[in-house]
Amino acid sequence: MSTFQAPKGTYDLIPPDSARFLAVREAISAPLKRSGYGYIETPGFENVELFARGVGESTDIVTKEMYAFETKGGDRLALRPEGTASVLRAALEANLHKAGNLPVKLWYSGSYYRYERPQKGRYRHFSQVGAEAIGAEDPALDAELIVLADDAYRSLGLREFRILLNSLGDKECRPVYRAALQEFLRGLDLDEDTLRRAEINPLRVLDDKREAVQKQLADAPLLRDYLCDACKAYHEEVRALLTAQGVAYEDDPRLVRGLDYYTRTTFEFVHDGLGSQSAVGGGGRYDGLSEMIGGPALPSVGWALGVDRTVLALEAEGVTLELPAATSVFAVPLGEEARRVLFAKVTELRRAGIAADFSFGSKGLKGAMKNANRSGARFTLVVGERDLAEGVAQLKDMESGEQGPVRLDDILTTLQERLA
RNA sequence: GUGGGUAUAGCUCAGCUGGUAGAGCACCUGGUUGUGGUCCAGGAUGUCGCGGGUUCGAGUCCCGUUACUCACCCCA
Repeated sequence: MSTFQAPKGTYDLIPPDSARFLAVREAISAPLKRSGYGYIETPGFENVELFARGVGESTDIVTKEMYAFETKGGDRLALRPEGTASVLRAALEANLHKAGNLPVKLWYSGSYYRYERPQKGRYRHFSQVGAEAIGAEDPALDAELIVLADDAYRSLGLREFRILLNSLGDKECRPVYRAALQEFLRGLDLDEDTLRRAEINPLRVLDDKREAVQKQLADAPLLRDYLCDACKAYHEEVRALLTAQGVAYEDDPRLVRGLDYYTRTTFEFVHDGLGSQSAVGGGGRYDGLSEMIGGPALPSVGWALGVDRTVLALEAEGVTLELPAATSVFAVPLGEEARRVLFAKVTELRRAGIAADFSFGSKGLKGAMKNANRSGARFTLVVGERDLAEGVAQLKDMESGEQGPVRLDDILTTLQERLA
């Protein structure tokens, strides 16, 4: 314990749990890497206006949850609360959309920040892996992203998640629905906050989890009854493509997401073992976002999956990832001369690609063997004066307990064989 | 921003109507002067979150405070 601790709503990722976190990141990005998505990294902070205009002036993310600050130079910046706006901004800035190979497909992995009251699965600093496909309007693209996320979760062994799917319509049909919903909401008995939301962004009221509110919404008009022919056809095609790939989803006509930029396809991955923060990932189409931040018309679609929440979901399902032992061979020297010889051997093994560690510090053989055991190493190399005199090391199999001499010059090849 | 719960050993927690601080796991030492994991024997470990109050006496009761946590809200 020092005088300090991690700030509210944050936590340190430390061994051995950190290995699982890395593995989850890797598993989520693997399907993207083999599907034409290129890696992109953007700054941890951006001009605050980018998020205000992109994510939406009326969203909670922008009004309450953003870490906004002013620099000494007078720039108004904010720690990024999500990834899509930054990625699109970077793509436009680099003119990736003018290279003639739309859609531009990008993936990213990083930290995001929201000033919220922490609770299970909700942290002020959290990690997401995301994917964006910019500049194409094609139901197959929407389907591709959902399939890739589904593949990512399944490759981790996750089974009990659900995919919720909806269409939010476009600039043709959504305004008509919005007006109809607003009319309906005005007739309800709602609290002040919710009434205000009904005026600014009525669709989000549908998402309210409070039972008293949901009860009143039973007869609310549904967007799917208002979709224009183009949106309806597009959505049907996305659904058909998903079904054809064997991806199970649930139609959720009430699914609305908290970011204002979504149009048409929206989806959310939910896991029921997480408690209150059940969304492990989500995304959708954002055909108008580029123009909202001053770019050309670039219909796009993307998602972000929460790494922290995916780890929690794995825990909830009792899934244990098969992680390779960090160390394969542990070297234990007895005496100074053996120390120099073995240290050289460890270096040789490492350079040959074998994960090897060494008994540092001055501890007895017993203590060193204990360290060897805890390292998870399959083999231990012990060298003392007697062995040096004969030019050998004692190679011990930590599982069987069997031990025998191996000539120092043959150690690398012997281990390469036995670890294969 | 709103409401509830918790705070005791490195970890998970027990400690009743106030009366000398406990367990399991982990750790350390020895049984093994060159061998871990298993087994046996032994050992160390606490501002009982912090501040005040009541009391002969407070881990226990009261007030305050901080931290953590869960839920609402929101979202990954």
